[in-house]
Amino acid sequence: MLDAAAALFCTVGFTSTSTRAIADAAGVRQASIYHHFAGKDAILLELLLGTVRPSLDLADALVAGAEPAAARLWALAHADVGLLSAGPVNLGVLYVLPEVAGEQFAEFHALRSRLRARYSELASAASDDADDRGELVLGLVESVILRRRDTPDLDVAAVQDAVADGVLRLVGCTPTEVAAARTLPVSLGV
Amino acid sequence: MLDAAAALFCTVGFTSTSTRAIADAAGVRQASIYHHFAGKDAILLELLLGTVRPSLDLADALVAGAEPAAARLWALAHADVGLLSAGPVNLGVLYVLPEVAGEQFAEFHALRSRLRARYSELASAASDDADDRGELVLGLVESVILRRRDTPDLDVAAVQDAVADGVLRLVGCTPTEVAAARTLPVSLGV
DNA sequence: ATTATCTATAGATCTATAGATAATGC
DNA sequence: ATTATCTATAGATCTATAGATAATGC
Repeated sequence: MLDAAAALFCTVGFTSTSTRAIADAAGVRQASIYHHFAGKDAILLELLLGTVRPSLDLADALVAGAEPAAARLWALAHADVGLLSAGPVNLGVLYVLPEVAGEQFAEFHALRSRLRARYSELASAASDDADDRGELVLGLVESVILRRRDTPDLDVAAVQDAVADGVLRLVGCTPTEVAAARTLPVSLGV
Repeated sequence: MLDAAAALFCTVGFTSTSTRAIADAAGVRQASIYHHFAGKDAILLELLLGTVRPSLDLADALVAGAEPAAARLWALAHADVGLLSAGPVNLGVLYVLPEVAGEQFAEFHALRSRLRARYSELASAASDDADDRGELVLGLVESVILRRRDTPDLDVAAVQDAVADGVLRLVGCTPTEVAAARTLPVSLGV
C-alpha cells in the first residue's frame, strides 16, 4: 500500500492520486485504505518520515564520530545522495510539494530541521571559514532530487562521489584535503 | 489571473487548486478561465516559461561575453538566485511537481535543458578540472528553491553572494580567484 | 464584428463513512 | 474477540461546454 502510494505520488502527483488509484495498485478496495490510514495525508507523512529517518540516524552517528570532520561530512553526503538516488521512485520530490507545508507534516519538518543542524555542525567543523555553510551543503546534496528527475538513469556511484567531493570543495577544502577525506574509511559510513 | 494562479499553485498545490479558486482570486467567474487558457495545464506552462526565459536570456548573453569565465559564472549564479528568490511566491517549487513531467510541458523542459547546457559551458570554462560540473553548479543554484521553502524570509542579497561564491568553489576556484571574480564587474550581469 | 464575460449544467470524479462479512489470534 | 476487508452510498466537489449577454474596436 505504501509502495503503491509512493509510486503514484511521485509520478502522477499527490493530489492527482485518488485513494481509489492507490487501492487499485495495491490490490484492495478503496475503502480498505481507511482501515490503515486516517487518509492520504497520513500515507504521505509515513513516506516522508521513512526517507528522512535513516539520514538522520546516520548523521547523528557521524556527528559523534572521532574521524576528521571532512571525512565524516564526505561520508554523510555520500550516503544521503545514495538514499535519495536509491529506491524505485524519486521520493525526494515529495519534500517540495506545496501540500507538505501544512501543519500535519510538522513531525517531518522537525526531523529535517535536525538533519540540517547536523550538516551545519559537520560543515563548520570541516571548514576553515566562519560562515555557516550547512545550508549550502545540504542544498547541494538534495539537488540530486531535481537531478534525478531530469535524468532518471543516473550513475548513482559517480554522482555520490561527485557530490560528496563538491561538498568538501564547498566548505573550503583544497583538492589535497578532498582526496585525503575520500580515502579515509569512516567506520559508520556506507 | 496568472498571479492568482501562481500564488495558489505554490501554496495550496497545483491539483488542489481548482479553476474556481483561481477565478475567485482573480475576481472573475470560473468559466471565464477557459476563454484565456485551454485549461489549468496551460496556465502552469505559462508560469514555468516565465521563470526560465529570463534566466536563459541572461545565460545566453553571458556565454557570449568576453570577461573571465569565473566572473561570468558568478554573475549568472548571482542573478539566477535573485530570480528564484524574488517575486511574491516561490515559483521554483513548480519545477519539481510530478505533474510537470508530462509531455504538455516539453517546451519548458527544452528551455531548461538549454539553461543547463549554458551552465555546463561556463563551468567548464571556469574550471581547471576535466569533469563537467555544470549539473552540480545548477543544482546548487536551484537549491535556493528548497531553502526558500524552509526559510521564507531569506536575506536574498546574502544568499546570492553565498551561493555564487559557493559555485566558484565548486568548480575549483581558490579563495583568491573567488574574490577576484566577485569584484570584477560583469557588464551584462545584474 | 470580435472579444470577454456571465449563468447554468452535464458528467465525472473523489473522500469518508456505515454496516456487513470474512479472516485471524488467543 | 479483534482485525481486515468488502459493498454501497451520501455529499461534495471539479472540469469543461453550451448558449446568452455585455463590452470593445474598427
